[in-house]
Amino acid sequence: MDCGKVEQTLRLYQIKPSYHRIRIYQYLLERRNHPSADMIFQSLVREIPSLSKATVYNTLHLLAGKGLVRILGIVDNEARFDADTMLHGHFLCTFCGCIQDVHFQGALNDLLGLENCTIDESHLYFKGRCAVCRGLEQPLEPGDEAAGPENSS
Amino acid sequence: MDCGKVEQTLRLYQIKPSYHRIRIYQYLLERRNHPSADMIFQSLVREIPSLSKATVYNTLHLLAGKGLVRILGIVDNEARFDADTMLHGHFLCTFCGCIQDVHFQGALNDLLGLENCTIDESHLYFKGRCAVCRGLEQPLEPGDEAAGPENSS
DNA sequence: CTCTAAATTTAGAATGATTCTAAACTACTG
DNA sequence: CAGTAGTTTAGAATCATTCTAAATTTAGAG
Repeated sequence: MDCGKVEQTLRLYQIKPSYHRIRIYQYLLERRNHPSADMIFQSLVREIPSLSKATVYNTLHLLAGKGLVRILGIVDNEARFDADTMLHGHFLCTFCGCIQDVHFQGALNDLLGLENCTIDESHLYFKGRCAVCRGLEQPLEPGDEAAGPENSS
Repeated sequence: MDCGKVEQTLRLYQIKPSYHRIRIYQYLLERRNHPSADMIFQSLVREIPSLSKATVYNTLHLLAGKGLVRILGIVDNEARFDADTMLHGHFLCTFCGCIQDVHFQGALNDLLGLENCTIDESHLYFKGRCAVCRGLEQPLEPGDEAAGPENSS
């Protein structure tokens, strides 16, 4: 991903493109692995030793506030971040922890109970066992691995 | 809600109906306000002074594990609990913090990406501003109030 | 009714993601 | 070069949740 292009996008969204912001947003754009703040920090701090975790949080919230990043609440104890802001859902494998994009067709009609509400965000989450954990597929994208199993039942 | 009926349901789901478990599940059944663990604790500890917060967590996870309760990940920093296990979504008002049930018709077809996965749970969340906060409805159900605003922008 | 083992509950400590704070640093402006 | 606003930093603080080991309660056997 071209660094200049990332910079341009940030500017377009009224975000001053500091070095750290570029690197963090670039990480999200290149590795579409729905990382946690800590995963981003651990990966970038190797190249930017002075990087602070607070900067990662600050930047992620800034990006989210401007609509460049979506915050996923699919994992229990930590937020995950996604630079893909197009409408789509997510699947969490509760065995290996991987998160996959879910695209769908069709629509939900007549959302009963929301007649007079404004909707700013929608989230669609699925949880279960992924194809690899079921032994039906070979692991393909090494960037999408998770730290470890969360569920051993 | 009849206490004996609650007891029966617990037994049906292979949960030994101790006093605390009955009270906690009864709370969830009566007050359909999607409470946090702390809200349940604060409410019940007034009548059961010896109640421990660990018991609330233990019981909620037990109920969730048996399928009697759903854990909602709609709020950022805390889990919410719902005794209604029928398929439905939820709406969070980011201004007053209230959570409303969302029922819908229609279906999502062709969940691309999940072809070889098993799905154990699905969650549909919306966030926005509720009818009351928009001034279009009068507050109706006092049991569904939240602690305070989470968003003042 | 008493004893015993298992299950349940408890208080408080520990954990860990996130937020806060105040200071240090950087980049522009004049 | 000084001033100001914006950015970054380390480390402390917060807070929901989990863990731990002990205390208590329950159920069943004798």
